[in-house]
Amino acid sequence: MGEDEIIALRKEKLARLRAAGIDPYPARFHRLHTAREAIELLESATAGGPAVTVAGRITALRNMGKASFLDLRDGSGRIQVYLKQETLGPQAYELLRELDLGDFLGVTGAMFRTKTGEPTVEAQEYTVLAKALRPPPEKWHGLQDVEVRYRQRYLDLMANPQARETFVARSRVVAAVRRFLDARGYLEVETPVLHGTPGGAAARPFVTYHNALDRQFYLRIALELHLKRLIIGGFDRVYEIGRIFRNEGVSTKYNPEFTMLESYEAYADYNRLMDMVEEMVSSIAPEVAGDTRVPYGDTVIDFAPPWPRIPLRDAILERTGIDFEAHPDAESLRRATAQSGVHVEEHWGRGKLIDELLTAHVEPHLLQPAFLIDYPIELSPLAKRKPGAPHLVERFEFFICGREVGNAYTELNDPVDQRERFVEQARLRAAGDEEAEVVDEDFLVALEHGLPPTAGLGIGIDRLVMALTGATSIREVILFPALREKEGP
RNA sequence: GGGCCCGUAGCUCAGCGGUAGAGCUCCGGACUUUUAAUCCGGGAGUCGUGGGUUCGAAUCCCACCGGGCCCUCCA
Repeated sequence: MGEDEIIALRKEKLARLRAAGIDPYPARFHRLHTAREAIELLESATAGGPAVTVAGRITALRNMGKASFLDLRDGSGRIQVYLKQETLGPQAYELLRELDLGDFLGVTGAMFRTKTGEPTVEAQEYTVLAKALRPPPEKWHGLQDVEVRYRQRYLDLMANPQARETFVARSRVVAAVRRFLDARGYLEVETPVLHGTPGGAAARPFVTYHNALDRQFYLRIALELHLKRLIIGGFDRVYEIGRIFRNEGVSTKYNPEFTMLESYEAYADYNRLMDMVEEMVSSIAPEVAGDTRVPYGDTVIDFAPPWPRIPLRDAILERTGIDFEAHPDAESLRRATAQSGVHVEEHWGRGKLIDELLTAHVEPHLLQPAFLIDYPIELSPLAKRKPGAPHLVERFEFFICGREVGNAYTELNDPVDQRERFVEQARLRAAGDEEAEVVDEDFLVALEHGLPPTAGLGIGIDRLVMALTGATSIREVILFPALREKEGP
């Protein structure tokens, strides 16, 4: 039977329900118990079966002649319902024939245990809550087709418990991050998504247009520059959990829109933020995964502190034998980088080359949580120079499962230095680097009003959730990941 | 952008030059404690799309569409 025929059959059932005087899409139903609550009531009952009213989607239907069983699923779980002709009467019992897998049903009755011990509602009456016209995915194998899983995520959530658990875990991570920061006196804020000047990260922005103002806007590529303005304004600790947009490729590690946590703390430096990241992530892991040790592939990730803090220079030296300090000019570093097997391009500067060495040779090996610290200044136009080593900045990135999860630094608060760094970025941009920072005069004015010593942190929430749930693709932790538009009907 | 792989019934998959297949779902029948219910019977397809090769194409070739993985790029 083809899909069209199945839909036609279900529409006929819908018509028969209506003909029997039943509204298949009633406006409301007074559910009194979730599936879980109904089962708990039975478990705590001392005598007799407690009366319950539950509701949910029919996920299994076992007809046995004059009696039937069906399974209802709601947000709390699954519960079995037992329906007898003797109790419901011939007419209501006969109308069960018009029900299908996928329909929503409300049931009132008394809880009891079947002879196999399963908690079950013996229906006194039932109410059709919504008739489904399309069949759900097959019950046993679930839904495997990843394209359908992403394009029609509701079917994935219906069919695959693992998918439900992942997104519950994601919600718990975000809630735990909020609790953690709120408890430390951080203020949660919201800053604009539409930016006149894109900045705060090395990335290409999406461009959009505001009709009434007759001007171009960019979707934000970072939260950074607005949050620093708030520190200037006198909020000592702020954070934002917000959507970021970057106009770049799609893969298992990248989605064009993703969720970033950025936090800024006055009178702190990057050392303090490393302590905070360790504490935050290692306290979230048990809440989400039940332990600080989480399985990942055929290994186990251990989030318990302390995490190693490795100077970037040492990490690259160890993996490649290249000491970037020994290559003060781009030309000689480029040759060394190319010899290590990394593809290089002529116009790349020192910063880009070091970043490539990191990505190619170091990052894949950082399975266990680790900090890389002290980055070259060329890579970090918004970070403060390291005292005694002005070619480095006080910056760290942290890595889990071979992926960068977060980035932080002691913030550059010298407005003169910041202007010079912007000018250097503008030079790179003029030379063809589309991801170099744009000079943001409005931000420079803010900085000239005085930014206290401040440390700032960015964490990719999606990748943190991946690490905590063992997901190997970012699409497994984003409900509706970006896909090509499907042509045709 | 490059390479490899995939697309067959609503779902999960087999078939890989010779009449389109299985399980689940679906439809009809039996069944008052089933739970991947069981038993009997019956349906179900533009084999991603369009070209080509061939007596004959789901199968071989080409292009296109969509997806996956790996490179490239990118936090």
